Amino acid sequence: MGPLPRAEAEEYASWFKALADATRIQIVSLLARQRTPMSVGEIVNASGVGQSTVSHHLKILAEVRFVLVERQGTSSLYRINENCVSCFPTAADVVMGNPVPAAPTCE
Amino acid sequence: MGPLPRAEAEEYASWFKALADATRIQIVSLLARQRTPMSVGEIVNASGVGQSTVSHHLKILAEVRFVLVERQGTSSLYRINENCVSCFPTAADVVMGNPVPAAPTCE
DNA sequence: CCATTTGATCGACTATCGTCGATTGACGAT
DNA sequence: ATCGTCAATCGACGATAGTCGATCAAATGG
Repeated sequence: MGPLPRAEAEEYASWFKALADATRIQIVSLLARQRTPMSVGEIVNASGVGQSTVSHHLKILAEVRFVLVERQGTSSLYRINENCVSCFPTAADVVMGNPVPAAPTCE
Repeated sequence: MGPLPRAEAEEYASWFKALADATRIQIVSLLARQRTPMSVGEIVNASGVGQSTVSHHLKILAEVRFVLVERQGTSSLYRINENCVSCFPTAADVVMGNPVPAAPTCE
């Protein structure tokens, strides 16, 4: 009964790290409630931090695939990744030692 | 349909931040599988990093109450907080916009 | 072609993090 | 009292993070 394999632990850590900031949590839950895509400008208005900061956070969230991006004209539309909506809580269960139905493969 | 309140977002962020490191993930899942308390020395042997580093991580995990500590003679016994085992995945659901049965109050 | 708008990127600054080795402090055994 | 053992703390180091303002790049509209 050893620890989680290092590679798996690093994978999960990268997911939790993406949510280890209050601003990013707000962005994710905003996109999760509003299932429709949002532009950067809309997210800036709703989040209360500067535009470059929002872009920075969106990039981090997109790198772990929590959000997906699609360019539309001059603006970028971000939306929640539906796969991660169900996949991420499963990871939380794995770390906390809860029994999980299937392998926690995301995407 | 605004974002999560800032205070709530910061609370969740502090939980995710506690797991935003591969070594801490290994420690938590180790304690979660092995439901019995473990000494620092045992965790050091299982984790592959130095003793002071393990103590540092355990302190962080104890501050958010993911683990509980009890001194026994000259050693400290750490164990998983059973409340967080069920509570933390619920927080993951909240952020991801999943419907949750009850309020995610932990402890 | 030029002006605007939108968002990405850059550079800088401060703050925090993960790790280590060394020290300290508390306890138990001799 | 002294010596080990165990774990917490300290000090330091390099690395990374969050934020901002400014600049850049691409697409649109006149």
